[in-house]
Amino acid sequence: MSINLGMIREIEKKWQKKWSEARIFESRVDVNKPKFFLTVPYPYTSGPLHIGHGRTYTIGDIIARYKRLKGFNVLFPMAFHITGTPIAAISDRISKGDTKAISMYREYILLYEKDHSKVDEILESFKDPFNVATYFANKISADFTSLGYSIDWRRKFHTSEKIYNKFIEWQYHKLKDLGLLKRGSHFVTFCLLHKQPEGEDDIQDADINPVEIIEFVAIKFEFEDGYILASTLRPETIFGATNLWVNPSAKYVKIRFRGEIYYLSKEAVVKFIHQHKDVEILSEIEGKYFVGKKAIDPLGNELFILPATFVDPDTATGFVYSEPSDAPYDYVALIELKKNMNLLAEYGLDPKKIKDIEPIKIIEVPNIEGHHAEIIVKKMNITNQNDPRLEEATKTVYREQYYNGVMNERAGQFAGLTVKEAKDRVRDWLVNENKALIIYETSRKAFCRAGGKIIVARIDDQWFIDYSQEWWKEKTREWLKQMVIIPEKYKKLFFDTVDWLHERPCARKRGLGTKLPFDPEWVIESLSDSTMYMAFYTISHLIRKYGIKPEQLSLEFFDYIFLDRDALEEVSDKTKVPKDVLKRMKEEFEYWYPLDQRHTGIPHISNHLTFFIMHHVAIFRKEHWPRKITLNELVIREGRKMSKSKGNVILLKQIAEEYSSDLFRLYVASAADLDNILDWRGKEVQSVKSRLIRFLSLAFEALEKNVEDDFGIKVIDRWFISRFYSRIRNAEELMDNLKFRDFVISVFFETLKDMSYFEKRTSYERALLAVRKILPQWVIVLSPIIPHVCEEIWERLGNESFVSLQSWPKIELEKIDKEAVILENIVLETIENIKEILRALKKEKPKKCWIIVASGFKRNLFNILKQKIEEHGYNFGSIIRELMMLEDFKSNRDIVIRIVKDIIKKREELPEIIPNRDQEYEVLNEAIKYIKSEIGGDIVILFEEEAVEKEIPRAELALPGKPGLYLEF
RNA sequence: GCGGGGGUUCCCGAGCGGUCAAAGGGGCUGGACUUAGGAUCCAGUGGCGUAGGCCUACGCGGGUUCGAAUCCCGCCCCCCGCACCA
Repeated sequence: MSINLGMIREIEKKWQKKWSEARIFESRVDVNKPKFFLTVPYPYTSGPLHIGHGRTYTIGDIIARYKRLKGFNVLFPMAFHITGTPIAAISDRISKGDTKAISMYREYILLYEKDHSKVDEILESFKDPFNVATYFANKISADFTSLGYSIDWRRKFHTSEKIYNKFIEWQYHKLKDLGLLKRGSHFVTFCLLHKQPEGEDDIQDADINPVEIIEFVAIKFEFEDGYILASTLRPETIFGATNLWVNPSAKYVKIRFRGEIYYLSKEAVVKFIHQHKDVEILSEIEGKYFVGKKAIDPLGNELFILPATFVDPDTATGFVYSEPSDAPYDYVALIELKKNMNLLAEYGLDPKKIKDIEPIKIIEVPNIEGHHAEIIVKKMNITNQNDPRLEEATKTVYREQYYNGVMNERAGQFAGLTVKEAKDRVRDWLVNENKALIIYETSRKAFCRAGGKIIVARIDDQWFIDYSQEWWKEKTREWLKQMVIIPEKYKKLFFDTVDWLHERPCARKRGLGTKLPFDPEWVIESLSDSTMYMAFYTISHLIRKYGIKPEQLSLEFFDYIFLDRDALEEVSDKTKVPKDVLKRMKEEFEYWYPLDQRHTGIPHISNHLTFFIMHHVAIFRKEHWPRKITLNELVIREGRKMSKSKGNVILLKQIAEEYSSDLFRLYVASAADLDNILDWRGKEVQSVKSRLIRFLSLAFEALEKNVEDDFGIKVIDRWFISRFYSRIRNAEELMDNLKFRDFVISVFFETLKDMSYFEKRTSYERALLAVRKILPQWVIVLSPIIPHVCEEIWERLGNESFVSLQSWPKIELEKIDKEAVILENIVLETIENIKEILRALKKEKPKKCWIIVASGFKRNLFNILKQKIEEHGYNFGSIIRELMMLEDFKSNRDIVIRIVKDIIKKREELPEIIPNRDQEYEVLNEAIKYIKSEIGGDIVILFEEEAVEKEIPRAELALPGKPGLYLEF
């Protein structure tokens, strides 16, 4: 019978159907069984999922299935996340006829729709974001089913459903009551076209080249009736300011703000207004107006305003001050200007006065003599202020100074501080003395998808969750100490996250989701509505079953169920939810909660997972706080990241159709440990596939065998069974620690290898017998990984029930036959040794090979020696002294000393069980055919005594468990 | 910068004080089977070796130890996260 992937795919469909029909994964409260509540994050439904997501979900399912075998009543639910802006943005783009979005989504739909005529209709429906969300939610759930996930689907929901909104509203009331919700102002990236905040999803290329918000210090230089605002990222350099730079061809504006007059570029005013409000524009001024005039810096120095083309009116305020000692741009611009007589003449600047402007050294850096900027610029041979390499030069100087620089005496009160320290201190000083303002700028020029300019704007009345509160952090840390995190090395990351977390905006003005109940202009943002939803799974199916209306899900309702507040009667009266229903829901919650395990990807630690713990800690009672978090790394393909642009993404939808679900699961479980990136390599997938097929064919053929014959008599039989049993025994610990890779390698791949060895050693027929022997336990143990094929074999074994519902086999220690393993190892090692000798002698095969089994005398010696080593350690003197007291050893002095010396010197460990000579002879003799097939030539096995008699060379080298060898050519 | 994780044999990767020349794949070389093989199976894959062994190796340089890929110190290099984004 030849098996192929097509057949496996059929088997998969068959069992998915059976599981679903028998509803075996629908979890019910059962107080007689220990419960296990496991969740994996609900997927965001903006499109199809890929195998990266699949890794996390598959691992979740493996855990769920394993826990079931271990006798737990497992709850493994799933829901869908549709909160936030991306889905809304997609819908918006499709509505507006964005061709890129349309073709992308057309492709997605085609992936799922056999009937192509429907595609346009579906695409049309995507103009409503809810349709995008529900369409993909349905498809994703079908994908999950096709991968064999054992999910209780009755509990599913999505995050914009009314009942979910009610739950989130309740949560936000709780946060507010606890004083964890705050309002304040906040800076965001903002689109001037749409007049609204826009983030990564809306900004062109922001996914590849993210836009950050940068803080500039705009320093006030007295000029005429007001101040020029000159911006800098390095306020500490103000002590070395030599002049101001203005772009003579740019436009500038005079404004009034808080009673003071400011000059800044025309572009800057727009940003200034969005950040500072209350601005009155007074007049427009040409850049050249400023050239040659003077301004006074905060230290009282009078500085020239000079022309420079590198000054970008669209960065910060459009004025900068010059600090040529440390800023390569400034240095180059100054040198250029000094040389450019025409330009000086054009602006009527006095060349002498300009020549007098010299860099002022304010920062001392070890090994840098003179002006840092000058050194770098000369080294890089830069002479033009528009040379792009100036960026790099600036970075180099800054880096060096930030780490190693110290302010010198010119920095006044800041002298002696490192640049690192001085930077913030000088800024604070300038701001506090009203000598500067803080303004924000984007890290690069950016535009929204529709082409609108992105700037930084201040949002007032932004809602925050205040994660900075110490009581909250402390309570979280205390609980974290008790939580189990696997892989353990990530635990520290949680503590670090708790430490640096502070106020975090939790609502936005657009996107899908739940409105803040006390300020409905705001929609709760996606990470902020996903911190406690695991609790909602415990009752979501009941809310539907009993037809509870959203209005009934009041604060009292949730207080009663989740927090055990208020009396049943009262709550029932107020909500009109029948008492028995309320009771039932509460029971269900209290049965399943706390969450026993949450499994997800590592990147979630620094936000979602920490929020998840903190919200539980803040709102729920301690007995309902989460217990365990497990994590896995991401997936790449052929050594490269998967991305839409590279076109190398494998979607979940394709797995069951183009590969096979069990193949995928086997690969995911075996190709990498959780804390390693999983590389999807076609070649390796093929190799796993061939083994899966081999496993299945072996199993199917073995099914025909009857185990009740003489199997188990021979050493090799005992060896095979023992190896299998010890693997299963170890497997439990591996599974408990999520070492799926080691588990699969041992229980699947290596057992198959043992099988091959067994087959070579005996025969194919007998190998099938061996497989038949272990098969029932083998498929139970493998069923978490490859459930479909295991169900199929289980059924063919004549079982009525599902393998998914069996119990993990208990292997008693006594069943493991160490003796058999040691004896078989003698065969293996003997062959190895012969091969090594052949290699050393550079010979193909011997004419005759003598295998000499050590005498009983030596076994006696080994046993006593073992005991002596235990007593004395590897101490030659005292051991040999004691041995010589025994008559037997005394008369064989030379041999005893030689053997003991060797063992002591090499600190060799003696075998746990020292086989007797007949056992050793027998196992070798029984394997003689196999040895011959491996070595070639005649194989003769004899006892040491006989060999000595026949004067076979090297006979005396035989040791217990290590036969002597002599080859004849 | 701050925080975290790493550097292992041709490649990917396990190992984290002795059982380690180092699991498992991949690749390569040879063999078997074959009309053929990109299919499958077997063997070899640091060097040396006329007998089952020896030497050199786990980023670089030191150290601790009877013994280190594994522990400690210094250095070099790589990857990831840093917020309103799901």
